[in-house]
Amino acid sequence: MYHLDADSTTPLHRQLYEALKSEIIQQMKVGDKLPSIRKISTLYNLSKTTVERAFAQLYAEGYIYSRPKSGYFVSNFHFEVSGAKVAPSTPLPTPKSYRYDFFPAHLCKEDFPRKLWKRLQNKALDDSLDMGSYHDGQGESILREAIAVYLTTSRGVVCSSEQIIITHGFSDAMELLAKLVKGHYHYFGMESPGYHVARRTFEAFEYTICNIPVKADGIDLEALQDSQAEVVYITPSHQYPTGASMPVANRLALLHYMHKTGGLIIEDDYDSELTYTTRPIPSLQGLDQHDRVVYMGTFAKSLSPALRVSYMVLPRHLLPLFKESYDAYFPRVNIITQQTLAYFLSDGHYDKHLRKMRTLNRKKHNLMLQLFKTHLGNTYTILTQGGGLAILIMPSVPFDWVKFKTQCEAESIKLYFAKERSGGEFEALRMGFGGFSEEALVDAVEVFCSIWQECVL
Amino acid sequence: MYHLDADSTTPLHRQLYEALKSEIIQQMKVGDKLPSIRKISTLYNLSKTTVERAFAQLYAEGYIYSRPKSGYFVSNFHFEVSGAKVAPSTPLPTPKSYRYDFFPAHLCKEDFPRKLWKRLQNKALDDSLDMGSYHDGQGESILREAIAVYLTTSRGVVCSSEQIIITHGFSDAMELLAKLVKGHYHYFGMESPGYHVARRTFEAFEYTICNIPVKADGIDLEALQDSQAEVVYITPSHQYPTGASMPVANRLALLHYMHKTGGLIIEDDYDSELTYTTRPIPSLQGLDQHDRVVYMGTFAKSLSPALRVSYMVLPRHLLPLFKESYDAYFPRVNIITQQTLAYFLSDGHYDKHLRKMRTLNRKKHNLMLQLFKTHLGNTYTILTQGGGLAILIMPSVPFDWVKFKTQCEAESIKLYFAKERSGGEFEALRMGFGGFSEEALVDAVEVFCSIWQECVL
DNA sequence: GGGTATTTGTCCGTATGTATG
DNA sequence: TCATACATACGGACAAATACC
Repeated sequence: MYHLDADSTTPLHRQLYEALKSEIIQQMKVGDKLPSIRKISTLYNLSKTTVERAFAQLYAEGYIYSRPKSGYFVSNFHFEVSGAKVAPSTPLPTPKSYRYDFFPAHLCKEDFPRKLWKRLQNKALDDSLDMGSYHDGQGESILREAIAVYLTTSRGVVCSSEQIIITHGFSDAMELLAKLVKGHYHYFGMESPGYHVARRTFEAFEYTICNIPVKADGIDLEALQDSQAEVVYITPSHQYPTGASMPVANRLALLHYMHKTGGLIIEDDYDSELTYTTRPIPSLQGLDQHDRVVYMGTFAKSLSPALRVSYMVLPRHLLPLFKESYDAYFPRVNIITQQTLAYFLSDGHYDKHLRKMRTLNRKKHNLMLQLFKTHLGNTYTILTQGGGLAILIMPSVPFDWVKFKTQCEAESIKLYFAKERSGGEFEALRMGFGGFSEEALVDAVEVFCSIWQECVL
Repeated sequence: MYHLDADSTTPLHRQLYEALKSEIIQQMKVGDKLPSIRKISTLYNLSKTTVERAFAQLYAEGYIYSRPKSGYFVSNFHFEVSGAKVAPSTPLPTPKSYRYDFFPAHLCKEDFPRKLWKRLQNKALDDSLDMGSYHDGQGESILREAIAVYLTTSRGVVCSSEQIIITHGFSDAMELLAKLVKGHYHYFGMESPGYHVARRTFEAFEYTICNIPVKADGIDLEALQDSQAEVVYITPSHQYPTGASMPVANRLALLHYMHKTGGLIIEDDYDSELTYTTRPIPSLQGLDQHDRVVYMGTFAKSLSPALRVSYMVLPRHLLPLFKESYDAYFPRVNIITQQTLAYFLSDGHYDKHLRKMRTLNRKKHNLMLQLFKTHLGNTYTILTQGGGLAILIMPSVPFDWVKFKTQCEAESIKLYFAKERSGGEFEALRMGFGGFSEEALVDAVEVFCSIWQECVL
C-alpha cells in the first residue's frame, strides 16, 4: 500500500511511478506480474490515464514490459545491492588568488570596449542571425572577410577569406593544424626556448619534436637545417619568450629552405600589434612566394583573452585537404561573437582600439622600465622590451632565488618564469604589465622591487 | 629621386620607408651604404626624425644595419626574384544551398529566445565581467553550478560542479577526453551504426576501434564483452541513429561489466531533453555506483547549435588527472556566452524553454508522421520516432534509390542518410523536422512524398 | 472444447487549474 | 487584465487475451 498525496506539488503519476519503481527493485522478481491498471486506479481512486502514465514511464526506462491485453511484467534486470559506493575522490586543490599577479598576457579590464561591444552584439542578434542552424565550420564568412582585409592592410599578409579559419584560441588552431597535416609530416621543429603550448600540441599528435635553439636574431637556421624538422614553429616578429626579431635575411633564407624541402612554416604572430618603438613588422607570410606559411593570429592580446577568438591562415595548397577533412557543420566559436567581432572590425573600431591600446600599454611598459631603473639600480638586465605585454628581466648579480620565491609567495605576488632549469634555478622573469592600471602597476612593482633588493647577494 | 607627397594621407616617413625599401631590394647590394640621414632630410626637405623613423623601421625589419657614427648599410639578404609565384590552388567547391534541407539537427530560428538572450547578455557584460583576464579553463564556475543543478534535478545525473567541463561542442569534449585517458586505455568501443564524429575523434588519437553492433535494446552487450573495448561510447536514451532505448537491465549489466574490468562508459545524452511520448529517461550515469561514467550533454539541440556550448561530466577518479593536464588558463567558450547561459539556467528560463521546445517539436514530429501516412500509403516503415529532431524512415517496398536521389537533387531537396552501404544502396533516411516552421514542413514533406511515390517500383 | 463473460492494455476526447505572454 | 497554452487528471470506447462454465 503506497502513500499518494493528491495535494503534493509532485504529480500523482510521478508519485506512483516512484512507488512502483522502488517496489519493483526491492520486492519483485523477474517476470512477476504487476497489478493491472484498472486495479490500481480503483484501489487508489485514480484515473486510468494517471496509472497508465506511470506504467509508460517504467516501460520506457525498461523496468517493465507489456503483454498486450494481458498485463505488465517485471523485466529481466538485476540491481546491484552491494554497498560499494563511489570512492571518495582526493580533495582538489583550490587555486589561490594573488594580490599582485604579473601574468604576462592579462589586459586591463577597463580597456575592453564594453558599451560598444554591447551595442554591436545587440545589433548582431537582431540582424536575422540564424540561431537555429549550424553555420560554416570554418567561421562566418563576413568575419573572415573582415580579418582578411585587416591582415592584408595592416600585417602585410597575402590572403583571401577562404584561407582563414576561426578558432577559439591559439592552441585550438594548432590542434587543427596538427591533425590536418598528420601523416604528411612527422618532425616538428620548435623554437627553444619557445611557447610550450605549441610543443605540447604537436606532441599529443605524436610528432617527433626537434628543439632548435634561438639566437639573438631568432631561430638558428643552421641548426634547423641540420635537424629533421619538416614543420617549424616560429614567432618571428617578437620571439617568445626572448623577444628576438627575425631580420629579413633570415626570413628569406627560411622561406627558401622550406620551399626547397617542401616543409611548412607556422608563423605565430601573437602580439605583433603591440609594438611600442617602431611600427609593427610586416608578417613573414607576406614575403612567401611559394605557399609554405601557415599564419596564426589572435584577438586575445589586443582585444580580450576572454573572447576566445583566434584565427589561422592556411596556405592555398592545404585548402583542398582541409575541406575534405573538416567538419563543415561545427564552428569553433559562438556565432553571436563572430558576428559582433565582424562588425567591430569592418566598422573601423578595431583600428581605433589598437591605437588606443598601443598607447596605453606603451605607457605602462615605459613606466615599468622606469620603476626598475629607479628601484633596482644596476642589479638587473632587461632581456626583452619594446612590445607585447611583458618585460623579461633577470638579475645581473648573484641572487637568492629560493628566498625570493618564498618572499613573493608570502607577499601574495604571482610570478611567471621564462625558463625553469632542472636544478630549480631560474633564469628570467616574465613581468606582465598589461593587467594593471598605472597606479596599481606602481604599487605592485614597488613591492616586487623591495623583495628583489633583499635577495641580492 | 623619389616622389614624396606631403599632402597624402599616408605619412611621409611611411612613404620614404616604402621608397627606400624598394630601392634596396631592386637596386642595391649587400653592404652598400645608404645616404646619411642628414643628406636625405635636406634633399627632400624633411625633418631628421622623419627620416630616422623610416630607417628605424627598415632596421627593425632587418633590411639595413647601422654602424654607429658611420652610417646605415644594406643587410645580407637575398630577395628571390624568380617568378615562381604561389601555385594556383584548385578551385574550391562552393557549398550548394538547398530549398528543402532536412538536416536532422536544425532548429527553427524563430524559436531562439532572442529578446531574452539579448537582455541577459547585456546584463552579463554589465556585471563587472573581467574581459581582461584569462578565466577558468574548465568553464565559469557559476555556469558549472547551474548545469550541475539542472543535471541533478532533471536528468538524474549525480554530480557536482567541479566535475563539469564546458566545451565548445560535443566533438570538443570527446577530444579532451581522448587526450585525457590516452595511454590508460587503448581500445575504443563504438556503437555500430553510431555517431561517426565519436569514432573519428578517438581514431585521430590512435585508439583501436571496436565496432559493437546495436540491437533493438541498444548496444549488444555480449558482443561488447567479446570485444577488447575498454572505453565504450553509447547513446542509451535514444540511440543514434536507430533510436533504440536501453532498458535498465542492460544499463545495470553494462555498469557491472565496466566496474569489473575497470573500463569507462561515455554516455552521450545528446537529445534526451526532446522526448515526445514519455518523460525523459533518467541518465545511465545516475545508476552508476562505481564512478565509471563520463556524461556528455549539449545545448545544441534544445537551445541553439550556433551557441556552441556543450559540457562533460567527468567521474571523480579522473579529476586529479584532468587538473594536472589541462590548460588552466584557456576556457573553450567565450566568457560572455558562459555568463549569459548561466543566467538563463539559474533564472529558470531554461526549464520553460525546454517545455516550449518539446511542445513545438512534438507538433512537428506528429505532423511529419501524419503527412507520411497520408501521402506514402503503405510503402514505408518508420524506424525511429518519439524523440529528437528527426524521424528515421525507409521504404518497405522495392525502391529506385538512384532515381530518387537524382530527383531530390533536381528539386533542391537535401537528404541525410542513416547508413550508406558500399554498393551505393541506401538503407534509411533521417528526416529532420526541427528546422521547418509547420507550414514549411507541410510544403517540404509533400514535395518529398511526391518524388518518393514516383520511385516506388 | 467452444462460447461467453471478464479482464486487460490501448486509444481518444475532455475538464481544470496554473502559468505565460 | 485577459486570452491562450499546457500539464495534469479523468472517464469512456475498443479489441484482444484470458478465464470460466
